[in-house]
Parts: sequence; structure tokens; C-alpha cells
Amino acid sequence: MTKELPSRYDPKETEDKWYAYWEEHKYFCARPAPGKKPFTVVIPPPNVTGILHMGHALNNTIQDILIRYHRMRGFESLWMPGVDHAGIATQNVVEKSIAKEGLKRQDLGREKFIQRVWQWKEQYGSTIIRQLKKLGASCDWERLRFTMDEDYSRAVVEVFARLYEKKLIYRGHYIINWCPRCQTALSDEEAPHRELQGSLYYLRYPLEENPAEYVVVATTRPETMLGDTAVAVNPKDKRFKKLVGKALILPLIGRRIKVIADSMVDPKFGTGAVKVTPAHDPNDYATGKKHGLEFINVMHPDGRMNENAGDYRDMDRFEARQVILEDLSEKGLLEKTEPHTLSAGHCYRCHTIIEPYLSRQWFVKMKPLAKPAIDAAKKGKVKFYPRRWTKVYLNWMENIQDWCISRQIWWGHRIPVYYCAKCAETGKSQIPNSKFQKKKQNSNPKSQTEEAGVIVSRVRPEKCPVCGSTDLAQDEDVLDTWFSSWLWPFATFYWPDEKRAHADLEYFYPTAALVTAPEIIFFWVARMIMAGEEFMGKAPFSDVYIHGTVRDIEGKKMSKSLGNIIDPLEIIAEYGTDALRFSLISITAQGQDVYLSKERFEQGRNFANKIWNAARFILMNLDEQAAGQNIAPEEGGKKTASAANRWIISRFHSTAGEVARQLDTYRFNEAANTLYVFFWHEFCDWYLEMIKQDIKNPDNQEVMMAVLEGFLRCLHPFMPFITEDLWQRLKLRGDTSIMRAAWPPADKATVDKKLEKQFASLLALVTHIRNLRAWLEIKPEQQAVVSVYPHSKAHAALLSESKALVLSLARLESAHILSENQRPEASVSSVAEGFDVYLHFSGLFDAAKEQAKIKDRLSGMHKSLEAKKARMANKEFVKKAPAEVVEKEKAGIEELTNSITRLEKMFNELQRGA
RNA sequence: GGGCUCAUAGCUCAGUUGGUUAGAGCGUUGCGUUGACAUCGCAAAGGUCAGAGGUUCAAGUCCUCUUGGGCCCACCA
Repeated sequence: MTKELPSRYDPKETEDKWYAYWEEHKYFCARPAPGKKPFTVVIPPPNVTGILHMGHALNNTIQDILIRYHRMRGFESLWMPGVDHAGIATQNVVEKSIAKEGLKRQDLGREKFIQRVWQWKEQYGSTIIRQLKKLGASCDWERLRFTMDEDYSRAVVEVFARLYEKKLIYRGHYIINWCPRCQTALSDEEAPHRELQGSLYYLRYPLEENPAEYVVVATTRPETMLGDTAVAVNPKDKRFKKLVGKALILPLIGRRIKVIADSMVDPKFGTGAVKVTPAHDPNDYATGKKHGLEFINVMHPDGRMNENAGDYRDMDRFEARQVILEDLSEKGLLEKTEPHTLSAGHCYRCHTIIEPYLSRQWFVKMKPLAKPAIDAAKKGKVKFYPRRWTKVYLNWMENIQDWCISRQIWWGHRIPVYYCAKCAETGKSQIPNSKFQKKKQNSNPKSQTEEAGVIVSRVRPEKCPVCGSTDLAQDEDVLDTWFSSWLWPFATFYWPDEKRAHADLEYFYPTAALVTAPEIIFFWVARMIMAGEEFMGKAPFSDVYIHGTVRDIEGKKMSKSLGNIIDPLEIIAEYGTDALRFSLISITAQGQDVYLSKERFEQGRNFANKIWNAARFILMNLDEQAAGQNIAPEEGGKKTASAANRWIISRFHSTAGEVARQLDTYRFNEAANTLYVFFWHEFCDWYLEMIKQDIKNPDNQEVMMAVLEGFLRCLHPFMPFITEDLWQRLKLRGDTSIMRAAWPPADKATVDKKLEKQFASLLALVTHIRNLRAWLEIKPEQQAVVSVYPHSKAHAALLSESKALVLSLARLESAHILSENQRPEASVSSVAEGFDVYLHFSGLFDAAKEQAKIKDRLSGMHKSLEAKKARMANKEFVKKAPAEVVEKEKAGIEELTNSITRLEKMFNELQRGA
């Protein structure tokens, strides 16, 4: 079995091979298992147009670690994968692709266009899945879901119908966020505000009775003045008191508009007089409703001015702005222009400035849905990691606005609403069909009334249930993509199809943890909690882990347009998947953004190589007899006698326990770091170096192998490929894959803290000797001689047991053990914790230099000792600090005093000698 | 306007619920030994934990303020 390995780890040799092996053996599959606890994670479904970026890489590595870790801990671990149809994004991509053929979607028509989208999906839609597999994601691929699948769509329609029946969905004319480029309505979340450098324009509106007088209004969007139907002032504003009720002539259009009084106007802003455009501003809309103003829409859906815009008709909104300003200026009606920073909504898909636009849309009434979801977070049924996101979540939930869910695009779930032309004409409404609905209606007669001719149906109705007409037309709009995503944790289990869903949904829902980025909290996390509470009666997950945003080294978000992208697939090709995963994880502190540069991945690659070479070394030196033994560190610890072996076994278990604790609390970077330090520095730099010269010793054989094997299991969730590969080469245990092996159990019996501490002092002794050697420039090949005086019997015992180790680690010919008051001639001295050490040295060296060195150390030690003494002298400290801490201080004083005494003695001896 | 977050070694960052002389990676300096690894080893230098005040026996860690970055939310036309 001991085959010669190359001296460098080559990820390309292992990754695809082992991934195929795992898939073939169905190790990723999870099925309800009685007696086993489930551990479920649903993937944040990437967009079907997605290609793997660093954000995905981080997000999915975290999930994979959780899943693999829990799988090894004996949970039935399910990672549910899937892809999101991403309405607007996908439609945009396909529109771009047909544009190459000179086609617009309108040229194809709805049906053909949607066919093209499906074609596109068949061709490119699995890219992201392939890439996730490259990343090592251990999803149960047999369950792969797509939000536009027939089953999934059924859930979407069901949810729409239920909410409509509960009167939580309604249709209405409101100001919504409109993207003139995508030509669709957007929810508030889809139109994030960005700051802009703009101007505040002061416009003069002449009085009807005396055109020489005017009211000055300030605006940032002068083109909307074409739709003005009033000017508002604050009723308490003395400046305008006499103008209220008077008429103004709207310039350029010539419309007669009134001056109205409304307390919402801030007299301190601008001129104190506000133009009111009820069809193009949410505030003005409210004012318009309140005062019964006219709503005049002046824009086409594509952002050009419409027939109400007079001479500006068909100009783009920004072009119209310029021309209007010129025209006003010409007429002397542009008083002044001031620079002004404003914030405006931007389309989250195409970044176009959105237009507040009056249109008829479908909405979800959110307040009733939010309530249980707020409770869930407040009662700790849903916990955020880091905790601070709870506040962000609650703040949003408590101020939640109704959700605009209709989109004027073609790719998505078509709204399950049908209109009966005949009923609309005659004004008959759909007959309420559920008892619940009736009750609600009665108890709240003011709730919205049924609209005539509107039929909401789970299946396409043959004829109108009211009048029997077959003249039915389905709503042209589709639903917001997030209206399907919010059902993800249960719709993926075939809800509401009870037959199909039952066993899985029962077993795997609610899920354990959701892993996502902060910008998704409102879009998705909050809404999933609401949907879970509403339709399942339970929050969909108990933990939400929010990781940081991946940024470039300057802190900028990675984006194509900035050209600062680091492509994870490139990193995989260059450094390997394990390196990518490990490096990403080790720099991802809980809740902090990740600042990334390519060099960061060297650390991961180097670590993989280090592991590879340590394993190579062990395999090369393994006796046939020891090979194939079924030894785990769990068992190995009790058998072995040598201090070094007991030490490394104890350290291994301490490490495993610590890593488990860190993973259980989502401290991934700390877990990665703990494993790194243990393996590299303790296992390789110290332990393997210790046993090197006695490597054929059966105890050593057993322990080095056992610790390596156990370590590989601990590391597997982080670096799945190299760990599997080496584990297979060791073949120590009966399992067929490291994935099937158990995470090392936390066995406190094998952890010996006292031994660990004592052993550390032995290692410190070695470091001291090496330090002296380096200081005296003793060549490595030159074997030195030391004399050591141990401060206690325990130290003496440990030293004599492990003398051989010290000799080889410090490259010594011999080490004499001294009794008190012996100082060898021609030596240079130092004091380690628990030992005086004298390095025999007959060459030239400067005693003064040595003294200076000792003095330097002494001053540091004195400072520390004084601090400790002061603490112990403080009665409050002794009284109030925990006994453990006081004990520690006491021991520290003793130790320090001892060391100081020893050092001072040396110092004085040197003084005398000089 | 409200909220969150960051400031620790030359650089990039860790540092659990306060508790030895504050850590890592990279970089720097010196030395490299019987072939696991130069993608390596050994040793070393380098920090008044942004500033000021407070709470506490004890503060990098908790509180307040200041300075300077970043982010999110909000209907200032």
C-alpha cells in the first residue's frame, strides 16, 4: 500500500475522481431515517443565469462544511439544491441573446419567447450546478429543484390563491417603482436608493390673476412639472397664507392649478412651496388623494414623455428635462439652479434610475404575515448569527410595506387571475367560495370589495363561475421571482402535494440553518420566515448565518464592471478547490466582510501541500505490520507510553473538541485556524520531528498514523478532496469513504491538560537552546553540548524520559543534568520555564552581550511580576475574582519569582566572571 | 434623519461570555542541517490595541464622547 507519492500535491489528480466516487455511491443522498436526527440546509438557489463567483464560493463552502460536519456527526444531513428562474435577470439575458439575431421579444410573441428561455435554460442553465460540483458541494443532486418546475409552480399558484382568499392579496392603482428599461414594476427592495449628484431647480409658476407675480417651487425632476395638478404650501406658513386657494398657470402647459395647504409641506425646505405631481411621486400621490386632485400621467412605460406632455411628447425623460429647463429659462421662469445631492431608486437588475409611476398592480398585504415572523425572532425561534442582524430584521419587519408582486415581464409564474369580460361589464363579482372568507368579510365589512370579473383560480377555468361566459383572459403579468423563492424551504419538498411531500417534509422541515449574505435578508430570509409561519405553521429554520460580502483588497464589491473580480474557477485551476475553500474560510471572521486578493489562496495551497507531504512521510515510513491496523486516535491514546505520544494524542483531542465547539457556534475561521496550527506546528514541526529518529518504534508507528487519520476526519468538511484521497491511501478503517467515517468523539479522558502544560515547557527548553545556538552562530551541523538544571522533580523526570527528543530537536551531542549550584565552565546561560540551561561554548563571545540579553529579559519579567504582585496585594481582587483566576496568579508569581531568581543568579555569576 | 459596522505588527486580519508578558498569514532580518515538504525548517525583529473619559479587583474586550473609513434603511420636494 505504501506507494511512492509525488512530492507535491496535485489537486487535479484527485478532485474530479473523488467527486465522481461520492456521487456514484450516493453519499450525498439523504432519506428520512427513523432514529436519526435530520440536519437540513436548503441552498440559496443561484440564478439560472448564474456563474460561480466568490460570493457563491464562500456561501456554499460554509454550507458544505456544515453539511459534511453534521453528516459525520451522525445526522441525516440533507443539503437541498436548486436553481432560481430569476425572472427579470433571465429575461434580460435571453433578450440580449435574441438581439444578436436582430429580434425583440415582441417580435417572437410571448409563447415563442418563453420557449426560447427554456431552450436557453436547457443549454446554459446547469452551468452553475457544474460549478458547484467543482467546489465540492455535497448536495443531494437527485433532489435538484427549479422554481419554474411544474410541481413548484403549483405551490406558487396555491399560495397566491390562499392569500387572495384570505384577502391578503389585492389589486390596486398605486405609485410603484417602475424601471423604464426593464419596463416592469419593482418592489421597494428591488429599487435600492443610491445617492446622486443632481440639481435643485427653482421654477416660477405665475398667478392667474396677475401673471407678473409667481410662486417659486423647487424640484429635482423638472420634467414632472408637466403633470402638476397643484402647488402645496404649509397652512402655517405666513408667506403663502394669502395665496392658498388661488389659481396658478402651469407654465408650458397652461393648465390652471390651485394652491393648496397641507401640513406635510416643510416650510424650511426649498422655497416652502411644493409642486404636486400625483401621478409621479408617492408623497404627491397621497396629497392628490387627500385633496381630490387630478392624476395626470405624463410618461410612457419606457420613460419617454406621453401625449399629456404637450410639445415634449416622445422625448426621453432626461432629454425632456433639459429642453423644459431651456424653455423655462427662455421665458424667465427658471429662477435658479442649485447643486443638490439626492437619492433615487435604481433598478437592481439594470441600474437604471427608476421612475415612481402610477399603475395598477397586485400587492400582498404584509402586516398580518409579519406578525408571527416578528414573534419567531423575538422568542428566539429564529436566531441570527451574528446576533445584530436580528435588529435589522425586526426593524424592517416592523415597518413593513405592502409588497408589489406583479411584474410586466414574460418569464415567470403567470398570475393565476382570469378576467371575465362580461362580468366586468355588468359589475358582478366572483362568488366567495370559502367559509373562512365569508367570516372575514362579515367581521370586517370595510375590507376591500371583490372586483367585478376577477377570478382567482388554481387551474385555468373553462368558464366564468358567475356568468358562465367563456370569454376569459388571464392576467398578462407574472409574479415577482421572490414570490416563488419565499416558499423554497417547503415547496422543494413538493408542498402542497401532500402525498408526495408528506414523509420528506415531515422529516426534514423545518431546516436547521440558512446561510446567506446580508443583502438577502429582506428579499428572501424575512419572507421565507413569513411564508413558513403562514403555510407550515413553523419558521423554516432555526438559525440564520449571515456571512460577509466578498470584496476586493480595497474593500470594493467585486463586480464585472469594476473589473476587480477574482474568479473562483481560476483559483481552483491554479491552486485547487481545497485551497480555495480553506483560504476563504480562514479569512472569514463571523460577520465581517472578506477582503480578498489572489495571494490569499497560497496559504490554502501550501497547507494542502504540507498535509500531503506529512502523509507522504508517514506512508513512506510505515511498516507493513503497522499498515492496515485499525487504529484510531480514540483508541491509540490509551495504549501508548511515551510522553511525546501521550502529548500529541492529548493535543489531538483538545483540538478536535475545540474545533467542534467552534463549528457548533459558526466560528468557521477559528475552526480552520485551530486545525491549521495543530497540524502544521504541533503535529509536523514538533511531533514528527520528535519521532523521526525512532520512527520504526511500534508505538510511534501507531500514533503518527492514528493522529493523521483522525486529523483528516476533522479537516474533511473544510478540505474534502485531499482528506479523502489520503484517507483512502491510509485505509485504516472499515468505511468506504471518509465521508462515512465519524467525526472524532469528544473524549475528555484522552485530554491531559497537565501533561500538555509540562510538555510545553520541554518544548520551550528546546527553543531556548536553539535560540542560544542561533545567537552564538553555532552551525547547524555542529553538535552542541548543554547542561540543564531542572527546577523541580517533575521537570527532571520529564527531561530524563524525553532526553533523546531534546538531543535531536536541539541538535545536541549530549545534555548533562546538573544539581543545584553547578555552573559549567565556558558556557552561555539562559533560563527556560522550569529549567536552567547552559550551552557549552568555548569560542569567543561577549559576556557583556550575554548580560545585556539577560537583563533585558529580566526587566520584562520584573514588570510582569510586579503587576501580579500588585494584583495579589489588592484585597478586592482576591475577594472578587474567581478562585481559579487567583490561583493562576499565585502560581504565576511562584513561577516567575523562581525564574527571576535563577536568571539573577546567572547574571551575578557573569558579573563576577567579568 | 435613523441604525449597523470597522480602526490591533510594515500589509491583510484573528482575538468566544472582561482574567498570564495581545496572536496568525504575508512581508522583513539571520541561519539552513541524515532527502516528507524551499508551496519547507529554525531563530529573530516588529504593537502605549485610533484619541479622551468612565464602569470594574481587572478593559483590546463593556459604557459615553471625539476623529476617520465602510454599509444599510428612510416619502427632504
